Amino acid sequence: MGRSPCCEKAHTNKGAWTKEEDQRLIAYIKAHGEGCWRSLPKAAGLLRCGKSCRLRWINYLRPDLKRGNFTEEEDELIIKLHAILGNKWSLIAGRLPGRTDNEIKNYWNTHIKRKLLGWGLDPQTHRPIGGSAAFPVASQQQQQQAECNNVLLPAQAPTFSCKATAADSADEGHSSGLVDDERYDVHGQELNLDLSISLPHHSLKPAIPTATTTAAAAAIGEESYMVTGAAGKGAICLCCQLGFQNSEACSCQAIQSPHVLFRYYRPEEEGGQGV
DNA sequence: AAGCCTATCAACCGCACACTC
DNA sequence: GGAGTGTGCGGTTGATAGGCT
Repeated sequence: MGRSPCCEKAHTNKGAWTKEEDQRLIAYIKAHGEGCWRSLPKAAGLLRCGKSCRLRWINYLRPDLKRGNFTEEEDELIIKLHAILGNKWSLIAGRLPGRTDNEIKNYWNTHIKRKLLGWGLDPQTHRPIGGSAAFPVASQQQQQQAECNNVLLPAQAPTFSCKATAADSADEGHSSGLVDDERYDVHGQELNLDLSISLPHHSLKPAIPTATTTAAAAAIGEESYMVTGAAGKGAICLCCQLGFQNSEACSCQAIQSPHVLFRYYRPEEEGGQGV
């Protein structure tokens, strides 16, 4: 006959939390730890639904939360992770210490979405809207900084790509539905729509894992990222760079593409090679 | 000053998944 | 294997603050 409701709605408060409720929740979790959300409200003397308590704690009361504005680095990381993971806010949040999925989701919807639209990119697929891109021009200083950090800026002929089959995509809703080798010409330069993030073609420095690349790789767990240098020479599996040379995900020899600096590799059981 | 509009973000809701019995 | 339960996730809503006319 269906499941019982998570709480007795008639006797629970809704809406904004009061200071007193916050204090009760904090005190209870400090004393007993997280978990058992269903029984927590009663035990803590709160007239709230367990889910509501959990949400309040995770999104607002947790001591390790980082409040305040998102930094440029966080912006970039969110965009990159979203290109890989889609609307998997909790996974994205897992790579941004001190940030919550709800916070990132809100930030995406209010800021980044608009930013991408301004760049002429579809926020869902990260593809150019209408087949032509209108990337903003990054300042020389921004570009230099980005090159130092191996971060892609829009003006840098993005090999900014989103190839994804339904099976490949982190979630089907995010699938761009592109076919293999579908590419876009942006400002006279080839835009590879593979689901990967890379440095521009002209940047021939050996790639060094940055916080962003590392996080992006870690974001997909066991699957490995490839980081290659100039024209495909010196391909380095990110696993190796991270010190996981012997892990199953390590696949250093597998990639030689001159167009890809680091890209998403699928585990062997899913069909093996890069996408 | 008042009314309207927009942006922001905390919170809610419904669903899905994992686990237990 | 199926039902029940707990928990987590993502989409959406609603309250509120701030800006504009």
